[in-house]
Amino acid sequence: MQSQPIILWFRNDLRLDGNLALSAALSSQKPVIPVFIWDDKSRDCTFNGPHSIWWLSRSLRQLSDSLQNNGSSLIIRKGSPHTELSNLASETNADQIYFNERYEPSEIQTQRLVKQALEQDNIFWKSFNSNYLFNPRSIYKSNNAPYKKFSAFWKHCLMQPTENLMALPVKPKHFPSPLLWPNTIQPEELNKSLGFKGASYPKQIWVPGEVSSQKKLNKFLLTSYECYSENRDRSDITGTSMLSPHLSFGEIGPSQIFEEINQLRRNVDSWETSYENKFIGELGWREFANYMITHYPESKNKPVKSVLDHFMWDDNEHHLNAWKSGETGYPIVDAAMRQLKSTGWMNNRLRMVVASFLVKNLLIPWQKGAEWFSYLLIDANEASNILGWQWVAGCGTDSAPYFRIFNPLTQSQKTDPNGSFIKEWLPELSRLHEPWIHTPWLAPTNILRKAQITLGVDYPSPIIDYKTSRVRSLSAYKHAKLKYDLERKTN
DNA sequence: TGAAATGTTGGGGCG
DNA sequence: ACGCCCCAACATTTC
Repeated sequence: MQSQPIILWFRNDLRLDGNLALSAALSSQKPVIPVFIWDDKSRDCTFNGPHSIWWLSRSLRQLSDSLQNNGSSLIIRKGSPHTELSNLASETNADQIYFNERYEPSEIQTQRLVKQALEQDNIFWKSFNSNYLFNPRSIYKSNNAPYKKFSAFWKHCLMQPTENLMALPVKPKHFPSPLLWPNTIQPEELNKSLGFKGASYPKQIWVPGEVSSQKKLNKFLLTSYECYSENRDRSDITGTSMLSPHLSFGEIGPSQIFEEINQLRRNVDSWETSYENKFIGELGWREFANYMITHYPESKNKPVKSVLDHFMWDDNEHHLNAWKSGETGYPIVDAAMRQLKSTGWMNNRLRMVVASFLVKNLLIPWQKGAEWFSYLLIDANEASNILGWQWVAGCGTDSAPYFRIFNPLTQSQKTDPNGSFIKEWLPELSRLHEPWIHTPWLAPTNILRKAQITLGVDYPSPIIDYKTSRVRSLSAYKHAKLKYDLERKTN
């Protein structure tokens, strides 16, 4: 009789290479049943929204195919993980379940239910940390309290002995199969079940899957890596790796990226420490976000720092909609928001610019922006999203001691000097040129006429005046800060 | 992983 | 040749 199979529960770790839970399961020499569970009740933003669902179904197809090529198979089920895993175990007579840990509050709850259900059924479970370089539950300050500031956190991480870094398991070769495969649904059915019509990607070609992730990393290392710190903020050129969705779905692990960067650095820029390296620093922010949500799970709904509790928001629906649809009248903001809507992505700098505009200039609560981002971002990750928005709003633990307001004009001129990014996403402005491309409302009438633009018709007039809104915002902050300081004094 | 106000320096025009 | 003004280009400070 064949030994009892192990169920490998795939989550946001849709890769065969460098996947700790998978390689551990396979090394047991027992039959392995890989399963992905689609939970349509889950609000997990990694698998939510049109772009993410599109990616997920493609990625599952890739994973399924590569498992097939290895003589295995991917089982896809719909339902809540704890009942599905429990059912699947009894169907297949499996006595063990392996998976990689997630750290978002809702996922912690999911894991708790799963662990409870399995323990009740007398099924052994084992979990791993394979999606982060460092286990967030093993990094603390010398006084055993969790870190609150990125720089200290990241320094500490990088000073860890290398054996504390997540190990990179070798690529698995043998995939022992069970005698009988359980029922499965097809990846494409996930689209159907959500009534998803399919998005078109006219500007940005995404290729989900493990193979493509690897290609993208190699391409980045060969081309953009060298000038990463100079070009990462540019809107008009691809200065970043664009690996974020691949990381989000776990098609590539951070350990592998870290490893390959370091290999390259040994030859190229050995004078620079890992701490100084900008790209490695971005992996660090990813670690830090996950670390923060692990240790401050309540930050999901509540600002870590209550400095904005008495902030005078101007929760204007009209303004929010203008921001969402890219019709604020500020070209750099609008171009970025339209890129987000049609591709599910924008670069980090532009995320900060549009976020600052929403929170600081329009005075709309950051949660509204976070919600839109988590719905549309193809690389949506709850931890990073919360950290990012609280950072911009200035209510995170690691926020600046002053009220930072991005100037969309300065940012436009710096990140898109000749306006080519703006023109790409706002074709109605394509006949307008620098410098007016950044500020159509300041363009002389004859220039506008030549560019065939009627403000308010072809392209909106600014929905707010930057300078006025800045002053309004600063005074709102002054007021909020005063109350905040007062409350802290009396307590 | 800002912006704006304020301060400093230095070159050119000009009396 | 000099002081004076203007102003751009940085540098520093403040929020």
